[in-house]
Amino acid sequence: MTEYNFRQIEETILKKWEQTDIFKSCEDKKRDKFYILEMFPYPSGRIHMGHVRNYAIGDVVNRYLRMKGKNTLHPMGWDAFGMPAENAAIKSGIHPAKWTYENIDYMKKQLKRLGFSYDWDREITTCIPEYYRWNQWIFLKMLEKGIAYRKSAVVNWCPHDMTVLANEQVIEGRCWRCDTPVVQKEIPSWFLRITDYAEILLDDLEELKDNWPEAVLTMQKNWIGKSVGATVRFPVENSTAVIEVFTTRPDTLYGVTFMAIAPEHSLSLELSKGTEQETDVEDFVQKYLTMSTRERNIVEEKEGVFTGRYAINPLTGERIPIYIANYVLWGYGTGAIMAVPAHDERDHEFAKKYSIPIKPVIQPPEEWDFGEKAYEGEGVLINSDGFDGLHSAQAKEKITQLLEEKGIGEKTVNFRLRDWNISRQRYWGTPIPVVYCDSCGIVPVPEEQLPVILPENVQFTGMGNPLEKNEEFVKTECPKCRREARRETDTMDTFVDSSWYFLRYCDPKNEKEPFSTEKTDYWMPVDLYIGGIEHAVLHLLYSRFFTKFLKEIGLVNVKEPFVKLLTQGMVLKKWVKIEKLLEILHVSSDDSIETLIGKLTFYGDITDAKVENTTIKEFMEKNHLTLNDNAKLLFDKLNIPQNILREFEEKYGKSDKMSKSKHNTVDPDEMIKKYGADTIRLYILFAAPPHSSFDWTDSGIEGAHRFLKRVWNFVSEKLEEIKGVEYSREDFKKSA
RNA sequence: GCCGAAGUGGCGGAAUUGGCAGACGCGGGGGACUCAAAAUCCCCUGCCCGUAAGGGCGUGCGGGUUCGACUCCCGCCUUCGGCACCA
Repeated sequence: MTEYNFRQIEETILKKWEQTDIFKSCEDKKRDKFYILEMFPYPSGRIHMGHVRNYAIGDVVNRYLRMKGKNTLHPMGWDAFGMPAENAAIKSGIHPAKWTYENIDYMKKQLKRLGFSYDWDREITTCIPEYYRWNQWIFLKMLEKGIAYRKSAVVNWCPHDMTVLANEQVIEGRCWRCDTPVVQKEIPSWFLRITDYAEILLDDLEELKDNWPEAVLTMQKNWIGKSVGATVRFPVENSTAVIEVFTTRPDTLYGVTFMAIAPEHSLSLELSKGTEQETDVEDFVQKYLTMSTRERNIVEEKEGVFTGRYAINPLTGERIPIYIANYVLWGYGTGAIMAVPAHDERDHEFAKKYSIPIKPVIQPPEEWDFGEKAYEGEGVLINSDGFDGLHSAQAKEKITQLLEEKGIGEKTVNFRLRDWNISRQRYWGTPIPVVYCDSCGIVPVPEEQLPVILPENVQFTGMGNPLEKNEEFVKTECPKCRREARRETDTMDTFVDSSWYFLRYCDPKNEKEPFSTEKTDYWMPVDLYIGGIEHAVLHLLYSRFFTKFLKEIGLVNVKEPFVKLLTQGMVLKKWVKIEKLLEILHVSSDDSIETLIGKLTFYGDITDAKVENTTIKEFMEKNHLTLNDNAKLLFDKLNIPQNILREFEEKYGKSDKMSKSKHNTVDPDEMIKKYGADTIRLYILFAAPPHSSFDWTDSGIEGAHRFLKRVWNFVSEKLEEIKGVEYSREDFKKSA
């Protein structure tokens, strides 16, 4: 019997796999293909347990199908552009490229050591010109087809750092880096017209129904947010102005008792000019325009101001007061609403606050107090002239028809989905391949001049976009008139990179086109796509959009990229706050360290512990610890063995996603050293079904390790007996 | 508020189609080996009553369908996740 020496076993077999190129795959028309893909990682530094789980799941499926004779494609790559690399450059002066490539090297070694069955010959790195040139190529195709366009857009802007901030980088209305109050600024940006595809992106979800998780389908549906209704135009009294609104309830048009427009609406200041309300309106609008998006989200109370002006209900001729209200969104519909307090809870709340009449036009099925709340359901119409007695469904149609006949409105479908702003005022991304020329305007870089290479020699000051200050890059020649021109310095959102990488894997070394259609015809669609639920909307929606566009221009022949989607659960780990630990031990932070250590002697050998003559509180202050920190940190400082904490964690701990800030991570490298890759993979696959999350426990991984040892011992014991015994696949099937 | 997912032993979780509930692992108990310990191996381990044979109860709660329900239907409760003034 030999000992289970996982290190030797694993290293020997890894070498063998490497030498024999065992996981290499190529097209073979005679065999059934299966494309299995896991979402590629951002090279953040090291592999974490979430990655290990994601890839272990994909790996086991790939191996199983290969053994069954399928011709599988199982590639891996790097989502290598992005902000962390640039932030590292600003903070510690390391070039983003160096930082990124070093991380890739390290993480690739980790993945190989874990023994995942990838065809590394197909490796993709999105930050190399050989990849991103095709981002630029696709962008040019989109520009040609009118799918890419440039317009002014409102963004979060830090006036100190002179840069655009993502919503996540705005902390309580201030810049995350320099604490300067963030302002809304309008700057020209590049957009992709994903809204052109809203309807088809929604409709084709139907096709994915059986193979995608319900949760993801719903999130996409909500994100696209289709609603069917009508546009209605309300003329403003004594004016040529018209307020256009969108409503899903044209059946309540007779119940409109006021109108409300968003503070950003072009009419908001204009309407009140010359009325007594002028200054009130100015103050109100000013207040809301200077508020950050975040601050505005915090305001819960409905608030508004009367403009002093009236609109005319185009069906009834009634005079309707016009308000400016904080609950009307500028980004949805027309930024103006017809308000029906009797049948909309929000309008009801506002009407009550400002004593606006409430006029019921739908008969509720039961006794109803309209002073108390709105009836939002459908029903039979009342107080609606010729439409009385009709049910909402019919009334919607009839009233919309009347609006169309009179030319004061029409049936409208509205989507929540916005066009995709891909402009980033950042260095570490794909340069947008256009040139600005004083005489020719916006000029696309000709295809044969691609790629527009991201220059290496730039300064990272954290102020503005480093590309803008690189004269060599900016100054160029207009492709049309040959006169001096300036290059676009915006780079692309990194979601562009990941919107088509699964196609590039089919043909990763192609130098003439993004990929050959012949190859994607063989491999696409991806049969099984595995990744985290956090990509439920953006990445998966963008990939679907890109696939549809590329199909339209004849590059691929599938309309959906991913047949089956598996969203794997998270790897959690229980942890105990210092506060909780003290509570369990019945120790107060005013007690001495000695008392704490005394209590802990019941839980194991702590003879090496560091005893200090202070209170727990003082000790914690000295070591910059708070009651909310992980008790693990306190144990480290006191030199108490970690395994003593285990009992507290497993019994009293709170499960949370592994994260550095909570110090509840488990490092895959350490686990490999201690137990080997097979143990980790077995444990992860065994602990829970792939879609549900699970708590990582030390005892669990030890159990998995013992199991492997037992298997090894059993086989090595019987090895002598089975030596020389011949068997065939058929025998094996029979005995099974 | 709306949408989605899930509730099974002391714990993580099995039971893919309505057919032996609790696989496997952790923990616990007992034993073997050992001077002893660790490691390893074997047996037991849902709860209650009973010395035992045996019996009763059990998949969040309350109903229903069925020869048969963790699984299907109706109504509730709880937890977690997503979206959130979308007119």
